[in-house]
Amino acid sequence: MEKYNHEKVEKKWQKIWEDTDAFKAEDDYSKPKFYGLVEFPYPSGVGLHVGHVRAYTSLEVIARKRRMQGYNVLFPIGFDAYGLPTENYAIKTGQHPRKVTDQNIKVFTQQLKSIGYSFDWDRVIDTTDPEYYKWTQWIFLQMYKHGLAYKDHTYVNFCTHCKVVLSNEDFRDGKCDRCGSDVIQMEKDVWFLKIREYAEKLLKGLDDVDYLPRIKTEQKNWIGKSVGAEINFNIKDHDQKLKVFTTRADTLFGVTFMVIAPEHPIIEELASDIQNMDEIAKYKKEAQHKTEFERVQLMKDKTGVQIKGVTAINPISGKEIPIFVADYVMMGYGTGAIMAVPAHDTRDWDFAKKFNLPIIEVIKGGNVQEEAYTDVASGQLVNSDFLNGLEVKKAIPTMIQYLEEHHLGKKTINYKMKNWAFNRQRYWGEPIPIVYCDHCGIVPIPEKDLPVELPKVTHYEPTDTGESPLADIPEWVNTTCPICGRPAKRETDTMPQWAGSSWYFLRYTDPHNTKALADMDKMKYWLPVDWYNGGMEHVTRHLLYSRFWHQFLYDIGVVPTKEPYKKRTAQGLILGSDGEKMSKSKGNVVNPNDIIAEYGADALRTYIMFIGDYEKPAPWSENGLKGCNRFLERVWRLQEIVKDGEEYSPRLESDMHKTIKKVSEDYEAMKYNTAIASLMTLLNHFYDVGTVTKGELSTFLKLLYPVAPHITEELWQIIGEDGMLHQSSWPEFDEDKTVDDVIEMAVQINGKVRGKIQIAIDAAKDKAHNLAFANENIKKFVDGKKVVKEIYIPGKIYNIVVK
RNA sequence: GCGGAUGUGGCGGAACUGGCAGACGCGCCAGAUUUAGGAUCUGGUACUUCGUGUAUGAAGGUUCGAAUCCUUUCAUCCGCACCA
Repeated sequence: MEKYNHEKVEKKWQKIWEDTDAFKAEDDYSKPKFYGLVEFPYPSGVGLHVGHVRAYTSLEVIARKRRMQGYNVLFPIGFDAYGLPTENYAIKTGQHPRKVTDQNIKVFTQQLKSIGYSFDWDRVIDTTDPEYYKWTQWIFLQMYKHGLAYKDHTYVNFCTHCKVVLSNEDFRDGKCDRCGSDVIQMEKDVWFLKIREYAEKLLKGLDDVDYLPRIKTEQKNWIGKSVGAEINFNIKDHDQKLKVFTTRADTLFGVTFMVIAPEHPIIEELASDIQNMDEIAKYKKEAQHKTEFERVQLMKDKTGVQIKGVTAINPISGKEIPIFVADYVMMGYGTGAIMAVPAHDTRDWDFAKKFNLPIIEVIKGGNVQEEAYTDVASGQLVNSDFLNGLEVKKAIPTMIQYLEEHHLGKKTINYKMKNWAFNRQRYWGEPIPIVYCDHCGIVPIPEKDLPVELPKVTHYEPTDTGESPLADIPEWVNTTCPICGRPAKRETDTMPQWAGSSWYFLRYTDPHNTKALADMDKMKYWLPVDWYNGGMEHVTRHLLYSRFWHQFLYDIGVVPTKEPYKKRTAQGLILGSDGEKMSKSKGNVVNPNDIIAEYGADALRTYIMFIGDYEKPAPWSENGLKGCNRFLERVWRLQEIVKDGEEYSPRLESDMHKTIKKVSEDYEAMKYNTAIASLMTLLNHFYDVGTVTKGELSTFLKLLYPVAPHITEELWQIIGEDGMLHQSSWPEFDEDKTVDDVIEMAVQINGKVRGKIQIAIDAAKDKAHNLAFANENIKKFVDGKKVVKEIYIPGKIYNIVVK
């Protein structure tokens, strides 16, 4: 027997799989289908990460198993290739992003193939391919036609370093998520998608899908639904009303002032009556310069300015109350104005204390002069006229009903989720298919003229003005209006990175279609995605965005299912061997290439699956990897002890059935670590016995195949089995044979194990009693004591209680 | 602050519905083999004052029996965050 040569064997089988189109998904509608999806990588310059390996190997195992179970399997891969790192690299090195992207895709493809993934390489997608982004633009146009895409003049977050407008998702703590620089507020006209209109559908759809509970929870929190009321406050001596959103309509009698966001438009509307406009303008300017970070960090120190000359009227008590401008109220949530109830809201309380405003208790139970009393669950209303004596839960609907009857307000639902800022001021993205005509206004590009291709240019550095580099290319910007033919200008913003990934799973079902984003019959067969696996970091943005697009496409009849993904799971992070997140600066990054070169793809795959609980982060360990390599070499040597015989030998029969059951179930539950552990145990048993029948070995190879396909395929051939493993069938087990007739049962005295007995699994109690009391050690413990009680659970335990 | 988790040997982690805690792997120890190193093989490995002892972050409780259920508490991680 030759020593196992992983390099030779792995290359051999990778070539055979490729030459025979072994993993091609066929549009054979007569077969049951399985569509397994993994998040396609961003082809960065650093190449594949071991994190990718963990994310992909999990569904790879399922996909290989499904083929053996007779499914027609679609297991595709592609590249989400638009993005800043490529563009920045291109700027730095002077190479065109197209060239950089192509190089990176090549490297990624080679790496993915060297791991032996069973992707269908005929269906590869590249989001930067005009044939692909043509349909990304097409979907945008459908959204525009249905009123879901709109342009709005807002304050945006501009990163001075990346020279790019950031979405709310791309910056944290007031810093740019990519470069860490400070972010400033800037006024700009940008495109938005009305994802908020789908908030309710996105929430409801969660009831019908099988996502990990924490994923559903994160999505719910992100959407942030809250039920409350909109209440109108009159401005004294004016026609204007100040609208507020509150979840606590019951506290209306406790409102002693109002606060509006610095950006609130009513300031401009009432400017002529505001006596301290200078002061307010100054405050507004300061607030704009504050980063979100400062606004949050300084939360304890409330700032604000009273609007002098204008007051509001509490609609229910008729009292005149002051209005303040303060940056603790955000224009982006609710109506940008609040009714302040200092007695029962901590922020309002802080503000009231600082500005010496009255605090009126309306819910009994606390000392509101000392601190805000915010316990909603209990408490009765006081100082509240017709609400007095009611409990909070009752008082809220009562008040809302009153408000509705008197046209002072109405029940409203509010969402935290903001509309999707759908724009980037960069070169390397999908052009937004819109032109601006002085005569016709905003004009969508006709569908027949798609794609609007990115112009091939030599410079793509962003500008200082917040405009896209495309704005500097007059021959591209200047065009004619599709409606009237007069001169017009193109939209120069591009789409955000999330665009291309919002529908890629549809394209995999029919990647070369030139007439539609995908053929309806093909989508009807393949959709929905049966199982989607990816990172936790994508479960809010990407997963919500793509569900939004899919739900919209369903509503306009373009796709056949309401939801895109039936099931969604997520893997934990692979940490460096120091337990820290892998990063270049820490020098703890593991490169899959090195591992494959030294130990082979099968060892890498096996170890990554064995490393620990799939959903939890796990530190990399070179020794752990070696252990898995040792396991595979022990598997290789099984060929030395194999003997003829298709049957399972009596000594191993029950082990075989147990292992088939365990491995089958554990793979499905993503408990890869325990599945592999049970295969290791079975392997140990083979060596304990000293021989293994061909039947036993081929079952073992089938079970291990999804994790370590190369070595098992080679052994399969060596022992003379027919065909390749993916053409074989997944082993069956006999439930009866997974249960032993006679087991070793623990006998306890007062709950502590004091002896063991050999007993039939269904033995009667008196039989168990006799065996237990015949045990020497048990006798010793019972001797001289009084037996109070005996508990016998057949197949589990015999417990004797003594005194 | 709100929401979600997680806490088990030297390490990664097992443990069905409450029923022998520590599967499997790593590491470590001893032995075999080897010129040596490495590799491989065999055996051992929670702690222990060796007790009828202790032990699943800590403290209580329910139970014949608790890692698992309940109460309190501590720690760590993740997500959201002045959300009205």
